[in-house]
Amino acid sequence: MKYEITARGAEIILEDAFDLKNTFDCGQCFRWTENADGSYTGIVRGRQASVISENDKIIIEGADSSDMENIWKVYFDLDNDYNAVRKELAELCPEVCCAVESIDGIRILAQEPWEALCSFIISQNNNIPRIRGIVHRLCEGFGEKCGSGYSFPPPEALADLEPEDLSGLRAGFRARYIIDAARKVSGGEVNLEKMYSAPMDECRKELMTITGVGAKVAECTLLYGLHRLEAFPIDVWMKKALATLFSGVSADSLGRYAGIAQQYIFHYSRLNPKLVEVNMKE
DNA sequence: GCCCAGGTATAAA
DNA sequence: TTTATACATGGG
Repeated sequence: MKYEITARGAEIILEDAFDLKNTFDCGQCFRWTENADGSYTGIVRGRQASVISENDKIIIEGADSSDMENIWKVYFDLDNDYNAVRKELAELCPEVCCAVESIDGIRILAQEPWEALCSFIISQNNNIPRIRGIVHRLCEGFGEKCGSGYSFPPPEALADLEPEDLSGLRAGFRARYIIDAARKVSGGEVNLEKMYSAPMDECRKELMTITGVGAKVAECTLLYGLHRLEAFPIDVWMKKALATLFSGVSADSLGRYAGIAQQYIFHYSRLNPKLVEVNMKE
């Protein structure tokens, strides 16, 4: 991946595909919002940016080379060749070809571990628009002012609160889960940093000591927050997809990029609900 | 009003 | 160990 710094910001020249809409709206993140001109604005690691796609370039407005090296190169997984990944997946597991080939340019974002954990705790038994609303109110209420928005509040900012203090979020029964997670992470009982490299089963087990974190949230945290691309979250949509369009497909059959395949399967099944509903009558 | 949402805790079988 | 139900809230 190459990029150059211009008056507008960082202009990225990619060999592989990067579709902003599919990447930001595929259900992996909840804090990027689309602007009228088709650009997206978000806040990562306390830095706000707007991103727009023009011709064969992705432009991160206002970013300098230090931002690129410290934040965006990692966050957008720019040095991973997604065309090669998708080719590998299609060869390894032909059943997923339709999903991997018909959806363009989803990249798995390397979100902050705590933000991913917290976001997917909120996601349980919830719908995406409402998840976005709760996360937004969490940042507004407890994060730091950052550009035109707010940064994601660190666990330390929540650890001393009580669930009732989060009533303004309207997160319902998840409020106490958020507080428990904040306490365990800020207190070191759950060490997210080590999970970049620790054995997956050890990470799963440790994450699930948090009240409100089950197999699904643990897997999402590992995939989206720790960028463990072999993680394989299974939610209601994935269950439907695996039971119909992709029967026989599993994390094992997808190998080291199971998480990327999963995102394509997930988005594909949501974009084609009627395809999935066929045979779901039972 | 009704059904359901990127699930999990809890109790019961 | 597996299965059933409640859970807070609000989008569609």
